[in-house]
Amino acid sequence: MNRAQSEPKWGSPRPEAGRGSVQARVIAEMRRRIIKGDIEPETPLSELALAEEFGVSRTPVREALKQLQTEGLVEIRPRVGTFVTTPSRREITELFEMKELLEGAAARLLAQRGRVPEIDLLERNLREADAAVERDDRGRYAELVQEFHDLLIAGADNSKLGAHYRILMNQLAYSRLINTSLSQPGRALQSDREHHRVLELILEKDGDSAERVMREHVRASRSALLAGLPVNRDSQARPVRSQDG
Amino acid sequence: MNRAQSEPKWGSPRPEAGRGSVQARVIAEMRRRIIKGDIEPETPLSELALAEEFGVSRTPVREALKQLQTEGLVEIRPRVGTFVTTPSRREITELFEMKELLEGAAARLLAQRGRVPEIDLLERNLREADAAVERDDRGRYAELVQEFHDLLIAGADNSKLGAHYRILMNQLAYSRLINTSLSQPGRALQSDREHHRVLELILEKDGDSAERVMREHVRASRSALLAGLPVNRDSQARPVRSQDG
DNA sequence: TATGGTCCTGTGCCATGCAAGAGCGTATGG
DNA sequence: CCATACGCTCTTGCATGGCACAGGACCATA
Repeated sequence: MNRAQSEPKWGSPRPEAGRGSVQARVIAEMRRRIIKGDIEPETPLSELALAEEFGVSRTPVREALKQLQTEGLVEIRPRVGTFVTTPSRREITELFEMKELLEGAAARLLAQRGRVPEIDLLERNLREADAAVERDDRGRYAELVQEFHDLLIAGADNSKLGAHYRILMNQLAYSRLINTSLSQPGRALQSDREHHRVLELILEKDGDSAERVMREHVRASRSALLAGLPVNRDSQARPVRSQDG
Repeated sequence: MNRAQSEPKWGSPRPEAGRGSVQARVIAEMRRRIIKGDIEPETPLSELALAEEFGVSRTPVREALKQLQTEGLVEIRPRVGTFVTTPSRREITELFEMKELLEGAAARLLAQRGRVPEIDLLERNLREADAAVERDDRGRYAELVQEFHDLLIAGADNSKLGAHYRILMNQLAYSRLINTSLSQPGRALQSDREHHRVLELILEKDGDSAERVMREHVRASRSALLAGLPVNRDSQARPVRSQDG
């Protein structure tokens, strides 16, 4: 395993992710896998194995895992190993509390901003979403829901809010959960209506109501999700690593 | 610079921070320095220099800086150097928006929880704060203000909220700013009164009002701060590094 | 059989060496 | 005098190797 340059090694098709530093690629790829759920939560994640797989040395892999730890996606148990974290029941509750908080605030902020480009995109999103619901295209609707929420956050025009929101959603692996939520009968239609109501209030510049309705929407979404979760798979409550200050 | 073990090297008094891994010590110490403001914002942090100062190799220093980057405290410019970040005017606004959001939510959540131990601590905190204001002890009052807000967050009983809040306050270097805010004439007394009002509403379990008043308090604090800031030291607007997803 | 100690293997942690990019001073040509 | 290009130095990025510790398997013993 020498110079990655002189030994390309992945002759296999690797269309994307060629740019940037080595560890940036590793971080992005690992994050993608974890969020997508490709990695079993209990069998992890050896620096050496990952290094060999990516054709790099252990150093960038190690730094990548360290960053993913601070993002809350993996847990590094010293001298033992690195494992993907699965949020406990309680953490899921906490994460949804935060989701409700941030998305509600985003709705309020967007309402205060007046007509910005994100508004147009949201309107277009809802038109497409209506069509998807109409033809019962659940997969497409899930994508549009994600886009709706992302547009809302982007429209808040607060980069800090956006950054924290992204970390939150990654920890929740929300892109997986949303399908569970939408599998509840009638949930898609109701969700679509709630989205419409929120956007209406935003257009009316009624920030207070927009926030309130948005928060109710998040709670409804959470209920639908929990109702659809398979069992009470209660993850172990890891000790919270104090981060000092 | 060999085995740290075989070459103790720090015969000099190093009373604290002996436990934990090397990089944990480096992270904690660097974070402390940055927040305390010991480091000039433009002087580069050289891995090598820090490694020598701490008596360790570059590797743990490097990983520590990487973590501090994800916390938003430093910026690593590839192949150039590492620098402590100073939030731009806009970022300060955004951070205060988030602070208002999180502390308001914490007040609401705490109000909903009923009588928990943090309530007692808050009451004791306010008694001490009254005394500090009475004798015009601004230094002690600043500490108590910080404790008040920390207790509020802790009382919300949401570890995710606490974690995000901590990152936020570190980015703001709030422990420095608070002194500026309190240097405004009459601000300490007013701040103390606002704290009392918030706790009253919490005791009445009036979550809505507690959140509202708390948010107003944060805004007032922000105004007092901005009024006391020296000049319009507008930091360079760094390009936001996209974190992908 | 149950139990205690010991060794072995795997892991992350740290030190170090090499190479490439960025920035800057300087020399050189106009 | 000015502009440009060269090269030097300093920086981080990555690779590699040694080390210490955790955890479990194994064996000896009661």
